[in-house]
Amino acid sequence: MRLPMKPAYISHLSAAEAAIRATGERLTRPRVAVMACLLASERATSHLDVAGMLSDHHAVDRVTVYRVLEWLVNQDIAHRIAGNDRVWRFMVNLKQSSAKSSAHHHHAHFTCEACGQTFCLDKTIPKVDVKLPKGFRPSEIDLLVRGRCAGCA
Amino acid sequence: MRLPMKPAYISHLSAAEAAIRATGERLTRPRVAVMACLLASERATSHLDVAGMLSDHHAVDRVTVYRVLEWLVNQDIAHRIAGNDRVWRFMVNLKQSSAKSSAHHHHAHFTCEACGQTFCLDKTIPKVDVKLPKGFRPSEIDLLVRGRCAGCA
DNA sequence: ACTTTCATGCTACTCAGTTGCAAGTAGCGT
DNA sequence: ACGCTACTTGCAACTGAGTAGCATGAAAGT
Repeated sequence: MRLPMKPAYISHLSAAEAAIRATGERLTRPRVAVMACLLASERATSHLDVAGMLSDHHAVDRVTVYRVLEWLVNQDIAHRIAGNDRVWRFMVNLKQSSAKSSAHHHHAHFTCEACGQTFCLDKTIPKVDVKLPKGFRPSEIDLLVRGRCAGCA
Repeated sequence: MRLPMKPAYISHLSAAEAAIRATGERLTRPRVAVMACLLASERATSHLDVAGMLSDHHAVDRVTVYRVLEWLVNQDIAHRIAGNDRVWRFMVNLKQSSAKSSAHHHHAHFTCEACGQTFCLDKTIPKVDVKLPKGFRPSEIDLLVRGRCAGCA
């Protein structure tokens, strides 16, 4: 038994492939690989995380990772989170259809000040009611909570 | 009458000075100038905006602007907003004492996708109730709404 | 298999924000 | 008023995320 720490994303490759196919767009190796990485991680993932995860077996160029991540966002497969360190992080959307209900996207995240990890709170915090000034129309609502996660408490 | 577009921040210099004094820390020219800029602007202000505003009469070094802004945040005089363009923006805190009520800071902002301006919604959206998973403790809550502002509707 | 169209990889770039250090200055004690 | 000391400023050089341009490569349709 070798198995020198088989990367976690490997087991998500087929699911990733299915997701890419479902878009009707081109199925390419980097898209599948990056998508698998997102599927494999519970938490928000930066381009650097992705590049690192893929460096061994499915190496993908830095720039391509950026482009694929942006593409995934455009396809409404993933969404982007503006962290506190001015680094974009990404997560696959869960139940994307729910966004339609209120005509705008809505996300809630938690960033731990100690370990730096970002968690998704979309299940925990169902929705936020925003009352905007006259004439303001929302398209997307992000709730970012900063603090200490359970592990770093 | 010359008045070649007298910068708006000029009229806030004395208020700025008072605010800096109130901290008990050193009163310096850059601190007063940067603080006056924040006071003068209704909306979230980037370091570049500040540097631009001050370029004529009270020029302050780029790096010093960064440091003063960070200092203002540490002094709880201002807070930082992570924009969508991965640029920090800053605003003076209004009624800072209110933060004490719930043991964590809380801000709400609106960023216009068309004109790029960021508005403060702290008055409009009083508070958001977050229920976190067990063990998670919040220290700061930011609500970011993206969409179109009244002017760009 | 051939073609077209789009994606990838590479290099080189931009730009926000940071670090290190020498020079300057606010505030204090005398 | 004068000097001390510790904190600030300004400058220059750096880091690191994200982007642009362009030649090559490879999906998908015929």
